[in-house]
Amino acid sequence: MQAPCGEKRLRRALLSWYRTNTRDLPWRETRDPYAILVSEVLLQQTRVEQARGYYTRFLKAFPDLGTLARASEEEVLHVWAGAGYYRRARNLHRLAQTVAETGLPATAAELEELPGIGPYTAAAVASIAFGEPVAAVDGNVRRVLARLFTVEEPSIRWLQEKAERLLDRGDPGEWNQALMELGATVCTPKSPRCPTCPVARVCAGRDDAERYPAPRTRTQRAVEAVALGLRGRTGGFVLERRNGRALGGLWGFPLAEGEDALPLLLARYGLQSARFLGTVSHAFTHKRLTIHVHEAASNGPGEDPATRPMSVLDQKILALAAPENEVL
DNA sequence: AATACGGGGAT
DNA sequence: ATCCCAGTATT
Repeated sequence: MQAPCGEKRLRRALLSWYRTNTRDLPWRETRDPYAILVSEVLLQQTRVEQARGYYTRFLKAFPDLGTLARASEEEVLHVWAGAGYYRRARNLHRLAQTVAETGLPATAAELEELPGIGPYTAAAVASIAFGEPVAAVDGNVRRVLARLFTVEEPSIRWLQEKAERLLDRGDPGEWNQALMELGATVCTPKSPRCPTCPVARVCAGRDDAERYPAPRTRTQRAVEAVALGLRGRTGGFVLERRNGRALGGLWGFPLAEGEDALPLLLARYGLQSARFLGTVSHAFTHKRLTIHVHEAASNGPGEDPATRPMSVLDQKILALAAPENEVL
């Protein structure tokens, strides 16, 4: 089947634009599949500018698969702390332990079997690191395609088919990055720069771009919580290792949600009362926490928060509980 | 198909 | 305050 000439023009226009509008990103200076994998995992639901620093830091700490595989989970989380979606770090660690001996598989199908690797990351790594002709569909590509073809609610299937059809098989990695780069810098969610877009001529949505794709509805609950700054007898704080779905593997202050959060926490540590210190708020994608921080003294030992991987949520609590940071 | 899962930057 | 980002796993 001969490709319509519109597709050929689109490919040429976009690739030509990309070659002169390539952002200078650290993961574009390597051919190492492991480094490329790290960058892709770090970029999941994360903006380029935020991922940049963590990428450098992570590769410095764990320069190759073997080093990562031999590290402890806590060491990995410590380097990841602050980046969010901590499941990514634990999965990447497990992945390294799975393939440390064999090396990274080179196909999208095999990559997708590994923990933390979904359709996007598998395609991105396979195409960029190994040159496999597979289309990587991320949020940028979704938006670009929705606008090119004026589809308000593109299905996963439709997106993948369109992306595969458009894919430049000559250099799939370059093509995937070009499409994402366009979405990130020109075909932006708000105020897209259609007048300077290299493919505006073949874009059905160019006059009404913000209509596509339709915004996703998200529910965000407001939740009250209580945290306990429990000072150890010899300094530091009592910290708990979280093992729920949220912030799993990280350490933090004793925390409970709901009506009787405070009595629950007091009972857990055999306390009569605690002194109210203040409130911190922390927003997740799906939940908005208002945390009332209390402090009390413990008979037991405390520990230095700096020695444990902690999320930004607990760093906020720490800032309130130890404003002078005299704990260290 | 919906929901949980972090954090931050843009508007 | 809202949106959404180089998504994945679970239900």
